[in-house]
Amino acid sequence: MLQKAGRRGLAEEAADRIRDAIFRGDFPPGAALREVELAAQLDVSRGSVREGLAILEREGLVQSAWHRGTKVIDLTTRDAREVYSVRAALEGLATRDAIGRVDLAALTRLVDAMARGLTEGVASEELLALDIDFHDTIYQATGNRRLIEAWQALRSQVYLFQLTRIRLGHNEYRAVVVDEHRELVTLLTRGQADAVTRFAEEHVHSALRALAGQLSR
Amino acid sequence: MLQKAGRRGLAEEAADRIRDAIFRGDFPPGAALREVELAAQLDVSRGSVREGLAILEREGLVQSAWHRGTKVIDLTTRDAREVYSVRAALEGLATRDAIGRVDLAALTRLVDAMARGLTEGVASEELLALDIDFHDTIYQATGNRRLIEAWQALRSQVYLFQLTRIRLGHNEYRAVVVDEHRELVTLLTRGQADAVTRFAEEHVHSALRALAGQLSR
DNA sequence: ACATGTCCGAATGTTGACATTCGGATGTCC
DNA sequence: GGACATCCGAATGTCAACATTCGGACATGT
Repeated sequence: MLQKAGRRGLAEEAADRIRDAIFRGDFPPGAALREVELAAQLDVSRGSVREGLAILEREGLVQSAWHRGTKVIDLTTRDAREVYSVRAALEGLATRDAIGRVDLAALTRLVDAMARGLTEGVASEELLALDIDFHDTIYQATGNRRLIEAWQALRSQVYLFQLTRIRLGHNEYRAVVVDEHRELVTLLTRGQADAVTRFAEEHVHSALRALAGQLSR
Repeated sequence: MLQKAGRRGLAEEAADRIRDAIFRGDFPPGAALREVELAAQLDVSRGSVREGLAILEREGLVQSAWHRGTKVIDLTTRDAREVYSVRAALEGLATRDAIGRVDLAALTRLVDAMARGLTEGVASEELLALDIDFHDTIYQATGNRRLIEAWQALRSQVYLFQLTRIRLGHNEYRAVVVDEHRELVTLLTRGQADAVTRFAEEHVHSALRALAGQLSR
């Protein structure tokens, strides 16, 4: 079973580059993303950049206003609460629907990779990538396109929040990643819908609590 | 307290026109939306139409593929299940968060208007508009921008599904609209979080069940 | 009949030039 | 000094021409 290749246009390419630049810290939260500037750097026309920025806006990574340009989103605690409360609702639905469909072996592999990385002392950024992969796998398993799209509209924001959480130096993320995801796999294996749903929601809420104290405002 | 005026560009204008045309039935599900054709009819450039279609894609009303154009979405039962299961999760969250914040008087006015319309025999389309207004009010009351955006990504699709449900002639929609929304207001007034959440979810699921039997495939 | 190869028209993707809008700097009046 | 009007540069919004891609029609060979 092959994954569809799907050729991409310049707009998606541009979106990828700009997204990476934001994650890399080149454009900190609140920074302006000027179309001409980006077009020159990426060597594409402004139109393509414009469409790329529209894609990032769908992901909630940037916001734009009429004749006022596009900026990287801010990271207030209010934004965090918004993102994580919606995410909790989605995560509960996704995890429940994934029962019996998700590839448990793949999830186990990801958790094992986390555990290995943890003892070997890899950067938290890499653990975070595995973390996101883990949840992607669950969403994909549901086969619900709308659910996946709703998750994608939050995904980049979650990533950005967790990145700052990591970069602010709090290492307590490393303490819980493995255990919580391992527990999720166990519950998914047992297949008790209510317990899985509740734990998935709690998993998200606890991440918010850990984050909330560290943000401005 | 005034609503911000917010000048709009041609893209949003175009999106509005096209959306209306779809709801009006000018472009039935599956129909192709050709950029040149629309640009000529709306008397704007293709670029603006393109952006307008991108907005509609965010709302899930249309789908586009690379070099293959944009089409109105299909209405399979699978799509209905997807939309309504995500909606149920959002609706549960929104209704719970709206407790104590939502303008109960406004909701009551809307339900009364439905009841009046029902006895006076207005078209189901108008009841549907009030129905959507009702839920918009709840989402707005939460003040959660991400939640509102997630709802907007489903809103037009819900509208389209309900429209076809109405147009296929089943009048059982009229039988339950008023009662279910009246009950929602009652529960919101009491403010019991769990009961409200459960009922809001059930409200959505029952709409799906009523719809499911009437769609192709 | 079936599969494969090749054209060609139609539609979308991309681009650079032109028009419009914003918001701060400056100037003016009271 | 503060409120208001007026400019101006920088950035975005809009447009129409050019480039690329798709997928069906037709042809060809098996």
